[in-house]
Amino acid sequence: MSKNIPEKITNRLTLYHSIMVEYLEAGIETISSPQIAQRLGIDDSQVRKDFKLLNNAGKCRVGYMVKDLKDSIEKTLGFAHAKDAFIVGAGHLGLALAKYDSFNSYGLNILALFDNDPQKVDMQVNNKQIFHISKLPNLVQRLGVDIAILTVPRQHAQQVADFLIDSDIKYIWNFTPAVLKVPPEVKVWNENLMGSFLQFACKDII
Amino acid sequence: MSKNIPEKITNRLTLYHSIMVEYLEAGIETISSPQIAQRLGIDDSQVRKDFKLLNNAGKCRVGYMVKDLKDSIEKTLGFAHAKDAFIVGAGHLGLALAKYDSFNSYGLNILALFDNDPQKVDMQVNNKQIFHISKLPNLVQRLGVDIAILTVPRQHAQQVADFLIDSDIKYIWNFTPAVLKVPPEVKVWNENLMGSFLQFACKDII
DNA sequence: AATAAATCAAGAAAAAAATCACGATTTAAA
DNA sequence: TTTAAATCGTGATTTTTTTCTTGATTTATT
Repeated sequence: MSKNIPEKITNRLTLYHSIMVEYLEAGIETISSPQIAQRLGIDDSQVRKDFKLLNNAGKCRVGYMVKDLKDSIEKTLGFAHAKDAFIVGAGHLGLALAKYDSFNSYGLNILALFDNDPQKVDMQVNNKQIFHISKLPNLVQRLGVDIAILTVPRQHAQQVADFLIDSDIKYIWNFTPAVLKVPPEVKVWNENLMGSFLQFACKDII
Repeated sequence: MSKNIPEKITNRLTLYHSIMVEYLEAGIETISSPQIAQRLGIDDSQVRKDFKLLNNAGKCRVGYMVKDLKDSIEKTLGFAHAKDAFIVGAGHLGLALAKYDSFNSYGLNILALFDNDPQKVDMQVNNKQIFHISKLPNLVQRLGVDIAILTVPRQHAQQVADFLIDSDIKYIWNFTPAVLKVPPEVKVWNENLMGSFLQFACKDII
């Protein structure tokens, strides 16, 4: 369905989506490209070009239908296409993500967590069980899960990633600062919080 | 010190940094641009152009000194320049971030947390106290903090942000999916986890 | 009904980013 | 000592992204 939309545009789509949710809650039915552009500090023609990609025509002097935009962004970003995932690493961050209920409405189902700490194994977090990491390969096969959310300490990141890949995990959402080495068929998405903060800090705090 | 380096380059610098940490731990002293480029799936001349920005000369047929690169990236990204911050919103994510000790070594000191839930107020998390949100303006003034990490529910994000801005907070690291409305002197850095996942999912899961 | 203002659409232009290409240098090997 | 291979540095080229511009359309106002 998705036509391999460039990362930058996808990123703007998620921002547009947040604004649509806000407008819809406020009961506003239409929105114009200059309004959105000003909000995000970008050019309004850029907004229109992005919307063109969604095949979502606007109306002169009025703007776009908020509901329609929201729907077509969700369609493009695949909200309805439910994706199952495991959290690997039941530390603070892993637990926080497991408790984060909004994932569901965006199409991400966390089925279970994994850790190597015997103390954590068999605990329940937000109705999701924590399994010993050794149980992962079997559950990957049985449940057909191919997405892992990696929240282990940096030191173990590569080793655990190798194990995940052996177990047939194809997509890794990597919350560790490690730059993972993976074969070409495995996709990694880096969510390096500290790196992200550094980008922020660099902008002008220094 | 920083010369307003473009966001994209800063992002690559954080990735290079992770690789340098790894190489240093492995006891490898030099690294070449093709090695790094292959690891990140980018062009090697790009890596060299980025390093030029760091004023870090390489040696033909050998590469760059890992230690020197790490140091100059840290200098450019401001690791040594300690930055104090408050976490606003002591939910799962706020608590997880408060427990995340690596922040310190990257130059980010979490001093305290704030919440409006009386049950949470006065608790300690990782030696950091949770204060009632009403105490924030005073502590911002007394401690001279100008960075807030916003981890409240989306519905309250704008309202809390307004309060932070009134209290003289100048930088907001926004973990909510809300697109905040802020005056031009206030800088926001969005860490929209769900949006980020959607970008990942869009790449080819769908 | 005519006019003005806001907005969309889309092609052109400009800016930014990534890649290519090649000469210069250094190390290792023949 | 010569040759070959790897790598750096950098200018040129290409590609991608953003911004500008103009004309058409729609709504509100006079």
